[in-house]
Amino acid sequence: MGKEPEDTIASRISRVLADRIVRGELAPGARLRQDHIAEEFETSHVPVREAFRRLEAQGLAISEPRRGVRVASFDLAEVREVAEMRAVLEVLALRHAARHLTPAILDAVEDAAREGDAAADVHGWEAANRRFHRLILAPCGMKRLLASIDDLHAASARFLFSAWQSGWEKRTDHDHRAILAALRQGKADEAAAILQKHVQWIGRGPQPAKTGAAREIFAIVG
Amino acid sequence: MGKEPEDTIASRISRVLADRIVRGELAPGARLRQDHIAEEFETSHVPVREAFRRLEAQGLAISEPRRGVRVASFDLAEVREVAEMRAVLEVLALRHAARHLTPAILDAVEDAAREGDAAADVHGWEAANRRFHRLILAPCGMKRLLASIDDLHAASARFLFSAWQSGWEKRTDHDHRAILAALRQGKADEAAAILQKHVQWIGRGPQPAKTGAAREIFAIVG
DNA sequence: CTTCTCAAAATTATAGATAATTTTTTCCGC
DNA sequence: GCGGAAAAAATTATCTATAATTTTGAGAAG
Repeated sequence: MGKEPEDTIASRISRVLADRIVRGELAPGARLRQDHIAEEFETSHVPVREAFRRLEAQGLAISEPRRGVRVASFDLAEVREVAEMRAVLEVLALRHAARHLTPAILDAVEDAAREGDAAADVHGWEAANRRFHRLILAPCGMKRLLASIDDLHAASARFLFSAWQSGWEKRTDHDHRAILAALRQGKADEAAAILQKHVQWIGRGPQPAKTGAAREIFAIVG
Repeated sequence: MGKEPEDTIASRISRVLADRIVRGELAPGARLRQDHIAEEFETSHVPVREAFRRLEAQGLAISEPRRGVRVASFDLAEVREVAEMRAVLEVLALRHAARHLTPAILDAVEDAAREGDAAADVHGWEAANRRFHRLILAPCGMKRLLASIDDLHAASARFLFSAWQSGWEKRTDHDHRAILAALRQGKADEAAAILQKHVQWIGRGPQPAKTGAAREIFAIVG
């Protein structure tokens, strides 16, 4: 034991780069130079190029032939787009997942909700939030749908971290509580209705020190 | 002039392979051997591997580390899944596109509808159908959403070609006509409601000569 | 001081070569 | 003949090398 499935180098690189992009360590528009990345990961650039293709498909990077790969930019319109896609897809997933939710799962969901409310910083909150959503949706068992939702959550997280680089404050997420309560009572439609609105709630982050462009301070907070 | 944008070799390979998978020339489970494909396209296998990553993201192929890439399999559950994802995403796109539809676009939509009804074989119908849907949805201007819908259309086409390898018969698509009529009258909600049902209509293909597994003869026909 | 041109440097994209793993085949014992 | 171990072949994944393109920068002309 201890021997992990040990997937390919390309997938490891793509995971690490995706994480950096989502966390904002790599800024929108930043160039991703294959040789430099290859050197960092102590590999050749062949797996790096494969990782790029993955990031491209996730919408985290943009590749221009012969001109390299850059971190994808985004604007308020895309934040809205992602929010609306999440709304319809997560509702669809929940409709199917509802009948497969067990008390044990709902207990774990409650844990995630509590953890989110108690989170001291935006990263902690995001992790708990993602866990909450995944727990209630995964039982739908629709792999393609769940993969799409995962990609949208990565985009959401990026918007969120971009808006709240600091200045996070604890708050009780009443939507999460209401969704959980509805699910416990078997009211799937009610839960779905709350979820649909919840995911489309777009918040305004704290004003940055420098009065930067206003387009970067909005994010999905659901 | 005459000088095409000339994208990368990898993207050309991924397009050709995607087309073969969709048309059923490459059967589910078939192995995609990088060296053979590289030889066919007269390149090395590096761009081939990049193309694989793209096909994987589209859900057309599955890669197992060290064990190669295979054409993805599918079953009735996935046909339903794709139909439902298309339903919610296309409705979302149409809601946004509606206000941007011009009479000129609607004329082109009517052309596509006519072409679909007149199509003599399943490939002709699929091309016209795809054009119909793209024409009414593209004006939403949401790139991420449209890209997801395109991938789902590729999956749909695959299911369709798998079910109707032959035995296609002309028929007037009343849903398309009703959607068009509603859009001409500015009744976006009505058009969206029809579209939502339309896309989820799953038809049963003609029984193949050999009584094969029943799971392969169902497909989305909208 | 600006901006244009051209050369040098950096970078991307692909080819060719190598190591490691998996699959297939062969062949031996039962 | 049937299973199964061992060798051979095929295949994947990666690295190194090369060609082609783009970006950068220096220097000259205006």
